[in-house]
Amino acid sequence: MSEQTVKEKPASGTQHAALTRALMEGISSGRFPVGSLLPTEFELCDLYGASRYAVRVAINELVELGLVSRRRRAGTRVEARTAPRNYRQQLASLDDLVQFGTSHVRVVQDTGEALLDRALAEALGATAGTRWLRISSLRLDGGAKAIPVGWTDVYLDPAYPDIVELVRASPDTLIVSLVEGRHGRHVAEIRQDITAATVPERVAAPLRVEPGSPALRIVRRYLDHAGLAFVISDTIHPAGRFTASSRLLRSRE
Amino acid sequence: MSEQTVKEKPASGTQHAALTRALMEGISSGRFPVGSLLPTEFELCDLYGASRYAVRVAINELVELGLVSRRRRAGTRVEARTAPRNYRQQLASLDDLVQFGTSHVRVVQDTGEALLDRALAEALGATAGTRWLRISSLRLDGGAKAIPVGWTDVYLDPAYPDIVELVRASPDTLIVSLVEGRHGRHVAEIRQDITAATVPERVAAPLRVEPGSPALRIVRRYLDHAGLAFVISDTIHPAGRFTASSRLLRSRE
DNA sequence: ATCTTATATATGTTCGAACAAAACGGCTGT
DNA sequence: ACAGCCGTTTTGTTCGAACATATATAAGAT
Repeated sequence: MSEQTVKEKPASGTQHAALTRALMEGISSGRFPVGSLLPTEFELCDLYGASRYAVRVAINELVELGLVSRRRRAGTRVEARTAPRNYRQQLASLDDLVQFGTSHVRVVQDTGEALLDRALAEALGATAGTRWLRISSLRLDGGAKAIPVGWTDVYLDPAYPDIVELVRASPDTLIVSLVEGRHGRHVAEIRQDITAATVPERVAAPLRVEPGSPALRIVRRYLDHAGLAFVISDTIHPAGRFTASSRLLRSRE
Repeated sequence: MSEQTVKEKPASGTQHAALTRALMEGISSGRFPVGSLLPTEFELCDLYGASRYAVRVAINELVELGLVSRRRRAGTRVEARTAPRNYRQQLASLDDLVQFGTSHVRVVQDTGEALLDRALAEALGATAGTRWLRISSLRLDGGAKAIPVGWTDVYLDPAYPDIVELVRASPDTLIVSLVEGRHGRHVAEIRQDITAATVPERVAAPLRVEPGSPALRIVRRYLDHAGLAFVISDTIHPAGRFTASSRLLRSRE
């Protein structure tokens, strides 16, 4: 019985891809139930008339998909019937997060210290009473005389006063990138909150809108490895000047 | 010279992992400049005294990281000096996208057909003049008498009139999930645009706010495999009632 | 000079083989 | 009865070899 090697045509793609599909089918159909062990690699070689290499590549695919897990000597265990359908957001780099269409330039308007009152602290997700360095700037889109896209207050860990000078010198680099490059404190996570708001009086004139007109408020907290925020940005975009777009792709097809 | 095989201790992990690191170092140091071609697989075998298998696995790693690209006969091209630091959004499932804190319920207010005028078509990213099924509903958060969180107009491919009835019956399932389950048309991609807006007169009363007060407008287009939108949702959230939150984690540490 | 064809070459796929490492299970000695 | 040792089994790593496939380049034909 085991002599007649089933020479199945791959039909599409590579051989181990076909084997992957065959195993996935076996799992989803329940022929290999969740919790059970898959046949050993050598058994699969006989079963499908493939080399161990092909079997191995195929099983590695399943591991990637989270369908099975492997342990030496113990074998390959079926973990899930189907691959979880996850969505992932496409963001090539940190700078893509700030999706100012073509070019965006920061023009620093004001810098100083900030002592967070309760309202601001709550909006920023920080603790009231803490002290930060503040860098306020206008966001310009493209050409020189363009209407500003938004107003940003960046709150910076007071341990990095040198960054403030650096920010003026490089108007098109993310502030958090400057901290990363200069002080080696890396961003492990970004939390972003988008809410509806009105344009505060303080920034209405530079943004050339009426105070109280509708706006988008985007608060981003940049957390380090320990979960501590060391940069927080608070941006006001008057209505019609900015759209926060995101694409979510299904990860496994 | 080529006789003495350099038996370098892997030092950590597997051999091809060490090779990967060696190549990454060579790229980031500029010894293999961006745009140039890496030595061929066989040359690398000689260079590092490794088998083609090890070289191949190592290069595959680099391809995964986006550092190099490969083309038959053309060779392996260095694409980037450092691995782009990607951020990925954590979204376990489709329903996580709609992050209504604890529980969110949809109460259908009105259904009908919609012929998109130019303004609406542009806002939705659809073509003007096309006809859709419209399902308008209030979003309620938690308890019975709670203030509505938002108003949603869902535009549905007219091929699925049966969904309209289904929607009334299951107030806590995403409409797009209903289409997926019933008609097998799966979501491959979601595009989301968040803008600042004002509450339109039409929905001001049910939302219990003044017309023209600031609001968050979220348009989501659900695309199938071919890139065709078959469901579009358009939601208005009065200020203070909803926050669009997202977490971005660094993918490669 | 331009288009077509042939060839060399680099990557892509697949196999067989061997040894390493971990872990389950049984054996043995106190 | 229990602890520790040891062999067997299964996955993990690595090698060498061969053939397939695409394609850049050179050679040839129009």
